Amino acid sequence: MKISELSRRTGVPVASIKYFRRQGLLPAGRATAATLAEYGEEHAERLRLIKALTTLGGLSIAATREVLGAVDQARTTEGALGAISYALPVPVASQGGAGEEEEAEAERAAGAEVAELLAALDWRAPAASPHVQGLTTALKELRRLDAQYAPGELAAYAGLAESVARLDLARAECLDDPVALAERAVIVFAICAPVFELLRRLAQEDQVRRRLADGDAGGPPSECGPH
Amino acid sequence: MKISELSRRTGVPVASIKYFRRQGLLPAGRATAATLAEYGEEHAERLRLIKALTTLGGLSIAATREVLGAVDQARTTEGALGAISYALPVPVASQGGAGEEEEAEAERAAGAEVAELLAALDWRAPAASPHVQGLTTALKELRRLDAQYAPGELAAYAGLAESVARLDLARAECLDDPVALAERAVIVFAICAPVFELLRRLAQEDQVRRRLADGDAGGPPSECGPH
DNA sequence: AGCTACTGGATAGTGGCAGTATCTTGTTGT
DNA sequence: ACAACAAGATACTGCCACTATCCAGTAGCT
Repeated sequence: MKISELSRRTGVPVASIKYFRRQGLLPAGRATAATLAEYGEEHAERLRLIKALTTLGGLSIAATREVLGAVDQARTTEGALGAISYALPVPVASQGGAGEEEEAEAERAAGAEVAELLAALDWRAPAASPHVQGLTTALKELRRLDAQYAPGELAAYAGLAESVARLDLARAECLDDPVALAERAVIVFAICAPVFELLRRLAQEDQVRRRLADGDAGGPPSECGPH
Repeated sequence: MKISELSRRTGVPVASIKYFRRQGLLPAGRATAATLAEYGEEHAERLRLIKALTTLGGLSIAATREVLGAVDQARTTEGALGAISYALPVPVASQGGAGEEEEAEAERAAGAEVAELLAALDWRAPAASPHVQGLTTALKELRRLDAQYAPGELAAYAGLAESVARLDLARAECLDDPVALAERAVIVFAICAPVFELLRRLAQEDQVRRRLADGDAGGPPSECGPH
């Protein structure tokens, strides 16, 4: 199929298709002449994946390239899952605070907290893992905002995260073909994160609503269990 | 304190402070003369919050303005929580697909799936809620990618999301002062989402690692339980 | 062969965003 | 009086994700 038809079938403008090609997100069509190339179903598929990653997953073009690169290099299941996980952007940017001294101190404290958590849960992750780094940064900032997790709270969240991850893995692994598996894994890892976030928001919304209804009788606006 | 000192203490450049003021994120200092204003501790505090929302929470300036507006208008606990929840950007953008006919069909199917989920969980949320809308969009796209959730899977995620939300609410509500509460709620809602995402990634990483270790003996690269 | 519509590829331009720099006018402190 | 700084307004910068234009080179019809 020609580029115009690919465009028509996917709803992506021709100029954007060319752009994705230039950016290395989409392989070139099979050239049949100097100014003519043939595109196949796999191109349409890839285009759908690109759109899903950028719009649903909120990934940048660069991040999408990373992720798709990991998909394309996926030879074994495990390798693919790991590569994809590392290719996804970490959702925290460090910010460079003011003080020098206390900054280092906060960094140490946060790092210790992360290490302790990993040890308690028996999660194995290299200290250089971007996720460990990001978590350390986030905890450091929360500490600076005076909104640390209470003891055990972080572990409670982590336990739930583990359950979620178990569901993710089950969802990602039930395929035989390594290529299909890699693509599925991308979707599960990259696109299902916002879905869970939405579920969490809905759950929050519901609970807030319930609390409002309960408190309607004129009780105190916020009661808080013993802590 | 003068703007230069505010800058020094928070690590935010003077030009950026002015920019935030123009954008309505930061109240003006108390003017003591035509070209002189006095800033207080609350400005430093607000600046820290802004930086946390934009760098850790990944919010845009516009979204940050929304959220801070909700904080400032927070009179009651419940109102604040709801307003903040709605002020946060929804992590899915709709994308406008190709076909007209089947598009509407997919939309209907996804909408029904969401409604069914909400009914099953007895979650109360208006159909117009941005979270409901976003979830519908996401499910529609997943369907198009042939990566729908298996029956019951979505509910399993939702159950975990509910537990997470319960932790969130507990974390947000343990304060008396409504202003402090609103600020805490912002942090819990906006900044802890990436933290959970990181925990999820770490959990995924650990489980992938374990699976790799198990399969090392030379077994088949991917086995999948009976399903 | 001639003509038009279309193709792939290269290059340049657009609009939005998040700052950053500059300029003007006014104030402070010595 | 005067250098140093302050405030606000305006303009500029760099990045990103496209989008438009231009240039040969076919394809297919007549």
